[in-house]
Parts: sequence; C-alpha cells; structure tokens
Amino acid sequence: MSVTQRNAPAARSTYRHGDLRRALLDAGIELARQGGPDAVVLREATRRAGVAPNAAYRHFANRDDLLAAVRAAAVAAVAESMEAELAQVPATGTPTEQAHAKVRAVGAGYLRFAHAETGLFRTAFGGRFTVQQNPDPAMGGATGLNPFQHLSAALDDLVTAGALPPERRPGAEYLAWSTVHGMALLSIDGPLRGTPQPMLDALGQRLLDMVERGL
Amino acid sequence: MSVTQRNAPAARSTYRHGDLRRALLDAGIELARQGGPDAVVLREATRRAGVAPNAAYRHFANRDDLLAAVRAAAVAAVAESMEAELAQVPATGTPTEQAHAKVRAVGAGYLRFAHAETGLFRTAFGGRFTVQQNPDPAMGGATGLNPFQHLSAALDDLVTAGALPPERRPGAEYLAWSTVHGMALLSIDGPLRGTPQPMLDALGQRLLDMVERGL
DNA sequence: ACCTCATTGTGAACACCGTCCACAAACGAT
DNA sequence: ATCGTTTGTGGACGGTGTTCACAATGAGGT
Repeated sequence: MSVTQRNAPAARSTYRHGDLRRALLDAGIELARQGGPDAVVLREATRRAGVAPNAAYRHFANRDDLLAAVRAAAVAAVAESMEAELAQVPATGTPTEQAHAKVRAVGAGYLRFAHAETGLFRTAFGGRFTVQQNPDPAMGGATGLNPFQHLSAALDDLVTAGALPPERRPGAEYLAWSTVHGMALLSIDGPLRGTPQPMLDALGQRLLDMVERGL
Repeated sequence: MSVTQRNAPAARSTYRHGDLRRALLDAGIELARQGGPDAVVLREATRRAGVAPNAAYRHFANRDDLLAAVRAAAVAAVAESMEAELAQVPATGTPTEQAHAKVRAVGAGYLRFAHAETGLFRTAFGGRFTVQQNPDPAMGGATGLNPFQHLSAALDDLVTAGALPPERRPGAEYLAWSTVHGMALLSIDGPLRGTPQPMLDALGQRLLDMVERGL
C-alpha cells in the first residue's frame, strides 16, 4: 500500500489543480447528497479534491459560502425535477384542466425530489433558504427557471384559464408552497418518515386536491 | 478580577452540583431558544452549569441525548402555546363552529409559537423529529397532550360535529399539519422571513381557510 | 528571454467541538 | 467506620473551521 491517503484521488502532477472550485463544489454536492447540509464539511471536500484544507479559501469565503453554492445546485436540481414532471403533462383537455395539471406537476416534482434525493432536498430547503430575491441563475433548471418561478408560472396559468379568481392570486404561491413543503418535510424528517411510498403518494394526491379546492 | 471564567456562575461550594441534569437541560433550552438546535453545544451547557465538560456524560449519553431532551421541552412548549389558543375559544355557537374554531386554534398556536420562539420551534420541528410513537410525557403541555394529540382531538371533534365526513378523517392530521408546518418554516427560515406580522397573520388565516375548505 | 507580480496551493498553527479514560471526591448502605 | 456506587475532574485524542506566512506557478510587459 502506498502513501496515498484514504479518499485521495491520484495525486496531481501539476501544482495547479485546473478547476479546483468546480472540484470542491462537486465534492460538496456529493456530500450533501449523501448526508444533507451538515455533511458538507470543508475539509472532506478538499480531501476529495486532493488538496490542502486551506486551498478552499481561494475559491470560497468560508464553509457557508461553499454550502451556499451547493445549495444553489440543489435548488436547480429541484427545478429540473419539476421540469421532468411538467414535460409529462399532456397538451390535451381544456385550458383549466391543463392549468390544474401543471400546478400538480410542480407539486409532484417537489415531493418526488424530496423522496428521491433526500440529502439534496434537505440541503436546498431544509434550513434557511431563499429563492426569490435576486434570482440566482445557478438555481435554475434547464429552462432557467427556479422552482419558485415554475410555481408562479403555473399559478398564473390557473388565473389565465379562469380557474383561479385574480383577487386570490396574490400570495397564492406561499399557500401552495407551504402545503407541499410541509408534507415533504414531514415525510422525510417527520412523523411520516418510513411510510410506504404508495401511501405517501395517496396522501400527496389528497394534499394537492386540497390545494386545488381551497386555493 | 478573580480566576472565575466567563459565563461561569458563582463557583459551587459543594463538590456535588445538586441537580446537574436539570441545570444542563435548562442551559440547553436557553441555547436552543437563542440559536436553534445547532446552538445546543454540550461544552457550553457544562460551562454555564459551572462544571467540567465530561460531567455531562453522567446524565446524558451524548450530545444527541441532551438535544433530544431539549427538543422534548420545546415540543411541550408548542403544546402549551396551542393550549393558550384553545383556552380563548368561546364556548358559544354551533358544535360545528366550535370544532372549526378549535382546529384553527391549534394551527394558530403552532404558527404563533414559530414566530415568538423561533429557536425553540426550530429545535422542536426543524430537523428530524417524531411526536407520535411512544408519546413522551415530556412533550406534553399542561394538559399532558402533545401537539399532535391536540390536533387529533380537534379533528375528532370536527367529525363528531358532522363537519368532516368520517371517511376523510384518516390521515387528516398529516394534511393539516403539513400546511401549517410548511408555512411556519417558510415564514421563519424561508422566503417569507421578514414579512410583516400583519401580512403573515392574513396569510395564516387564508391557509386555515384553505384547510377548512379542502380537508 | 527576462523580470514582475498577482494568483493559487502548502505547512503549521489556533481555538473549538464531542468524546473517552483513569482517577478522586462525595454520599448511601451496611 | 467501612465499602461500593455515583458523580465530577484532569487530561488527552481526533475532528472541525479558520488564519498566517510562505512557496510554486503562470501571465504580461519590457
């Protein structure tokens, strides 16, 4: 066994790394995927990049800065999950039906991502987070829209289709988001943890019914 | 200046502390109140109790064990907040009106506590948490009921009053809890942070309307 | 080609954390 | 009074984020 440390990739030949910022970010994303935000530890990221701990400070102000970058990537992944659901919405039916289907797709994408990528979801939305102000392009999916913008667009469609009275539109994002966000957290970190997936899906559908009916 | 350390209370005269477990727990609760779960650091709690770091291990298995005890206290505080709201529900009106008022009181207590005691709320329900299985008496309020039990009771009343069809009762806790939980988190850690209280109250009322209508 | 200089990675250190081990003080039961 | 259990202490270990002074590198201007 050579002197290479655990987790140390093949030692670099060059003194410079090439794209250390990217390497640290990727390592951070992988850590977040497996263990959530608390698992994003700066020293481990540098270890995986094969670099001294302090080197990270040339690319990130501190651990929180790295975590913020990881979070942006996680938010973007949520947006992509929504887009995957939106792509499956058939272009048939009345405008009202389509608008409802879009709102449900956004919610389903959120919930699906929470279950499929728990660590990343908790990194994106588990602690403190912001999405709206200064829309960070790094938080957008393939379409460039972030999750909040997807939700807003779907609700706008609902109004356009006449399925939501315009006077109830303001703030509707927060009502819808609250609902789905709460269920996501309850099912990954709360009392619904461990509930079989079919039951969770059923609950999710009831939840979306409630939003549709009660918005 | 004497040799007493910062934060060290008057040095004990006795070798034994008296009730170290309680002192550590109180210190932990205070830390949680100010900084949330991450601020519950074992060494700081022992410092405030005027005791060596390891002494904590005579009363708690490890930091997580201490945090769990703090969390139980925080959950109990949530229950008390609910009870304060419930106490204000007038005993007038039809059973249906009263049942609805109780559900709203439970939700309002949850939201109010989240805003008034952010640190404790995040400690109770911010990360991983469980309330239902093995109902821990330490999580109950003055009535002995924990927040989940208060919600369940209110929903039961809704059925009894005929305001909720029995076939929709199963799982209704999770729908109601999801919505309120989500809004609580959005308003303390999410995009609704910093929103003026009147607007939050209005949103909260709309949210409860939605639950009432859509459950 | 050389020199200059900002950029990027290193080595060593600091304070803080959770945790463990061996030991000493205090108390309760006999 | 003695013994044994409980409870707190002193000291240590490995882990973390972060900072400092320094070295290697590469780009630009002459």
